[in-house]
Amino acid sequence: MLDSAEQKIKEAARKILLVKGFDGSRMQEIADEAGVNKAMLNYYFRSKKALFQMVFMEEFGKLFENMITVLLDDCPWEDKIKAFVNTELNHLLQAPQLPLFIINEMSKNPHLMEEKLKSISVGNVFEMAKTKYEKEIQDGKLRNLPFIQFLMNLQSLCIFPILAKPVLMQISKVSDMEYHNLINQRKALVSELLISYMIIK
Amino acid sequence: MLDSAEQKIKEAARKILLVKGFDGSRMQEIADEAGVNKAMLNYYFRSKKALFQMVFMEEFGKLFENMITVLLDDCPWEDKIKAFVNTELNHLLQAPQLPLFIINEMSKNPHLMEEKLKSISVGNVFEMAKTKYEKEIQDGKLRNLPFIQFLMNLQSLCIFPILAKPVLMQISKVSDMEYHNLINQRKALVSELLISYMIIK
DNA sequence: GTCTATACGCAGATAGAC
DNA sequence: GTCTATCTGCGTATAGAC
Repeated sequence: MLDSAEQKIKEAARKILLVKGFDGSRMQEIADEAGVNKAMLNYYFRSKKALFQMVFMEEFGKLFENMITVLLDDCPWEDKIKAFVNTELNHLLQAPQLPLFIINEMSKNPHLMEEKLKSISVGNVFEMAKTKYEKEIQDGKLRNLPFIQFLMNLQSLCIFPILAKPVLMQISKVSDMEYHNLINQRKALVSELLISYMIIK
Repeated sequence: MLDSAEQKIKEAARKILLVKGFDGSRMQEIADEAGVNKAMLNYYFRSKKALFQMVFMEEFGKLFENMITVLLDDCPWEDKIKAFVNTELNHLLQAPQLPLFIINEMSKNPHLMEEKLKSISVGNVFEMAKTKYEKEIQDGKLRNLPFIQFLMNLQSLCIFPILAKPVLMQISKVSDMEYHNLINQRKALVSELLISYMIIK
């Protein structure tokens, strides 16, 4: 049943909550978006909080799926960086509200997600990627930079320009289309920047 | 009157709103924090929205003051990058909620700040810095990268690790102290990364 | 200027008919 | 499963005494 009431509510909730956050969203608005009665939300999901947690878990999982797949792939790091940047920026151009949503809710309730993070083994994946990375350093192929700093650089350069879109557009007076072009430009620029710094020829 | 009722309310509002945002903050909570009666907030600031706008304007101004000062300084770009990164990271370590607050509220209401942005001439400063930057490129001292991309790189590498602290701490299992050390490490790392990419020797 | 009391509306949740 | 009606509590804002 892809268009069952429950499914329609889930999709509506995702749409509204992602943009407005927990505090800013109204159950009535979600019901309207789903085209169902307000009471149905409580019938299927018990409470606003429960509905929210379900949405959060799903979205959080999606964001890290891409990252995980690429980081654990067995190609040269130069290709890995390119693939990561491309995949991530494409994903974020499709769902630009995602990072702000996640950072917001993790800031307000850092412990909410521990369970979910364990269930998708984020910790393990992190360690595995780290091991691979450190092996390359020992082989003299990568610059000797702590893995966590590398990851911060990589994620910063991809995610922040998406996050800061409204601020950027105000300051630099670029249009929506120009902004989109800038982000597409970044795919090559960010890869180039990171590769030139990280890879030892 | 540094501890007048009005001043106490302003400080309390700043403290609460910065952490909880507009939707998540309660007038009662701000009144309690200020140690005054709830009705006083409306007496001095008319409404919650007006109180919020005042706080937002002030904080937004503060964040860009540092940036502006450094970018318009007349030193070599190598020193400028170092100074920018140091100043910004020090500022953000003192007020880590600031970027999330600003990005959140600009995302929800992008037009709210246009007036303030004009009053502090952000557009002019941006153009002046851009002109200086492009002069250096023509003189063959800087890599030929669009100014806006350079600025995105710079701000991404400084701000994102502060924004993503809760996510980072969950994934990599670092402690609060280790996190603080990582950010301090970044002052040198980010400068080095940007300088090695941007500056033509 | 400062307080108490209250108006008013809204949002989340549930009871109960169908 | 789905709806209407309603309970309940909370949050902003204001009226009005002092």
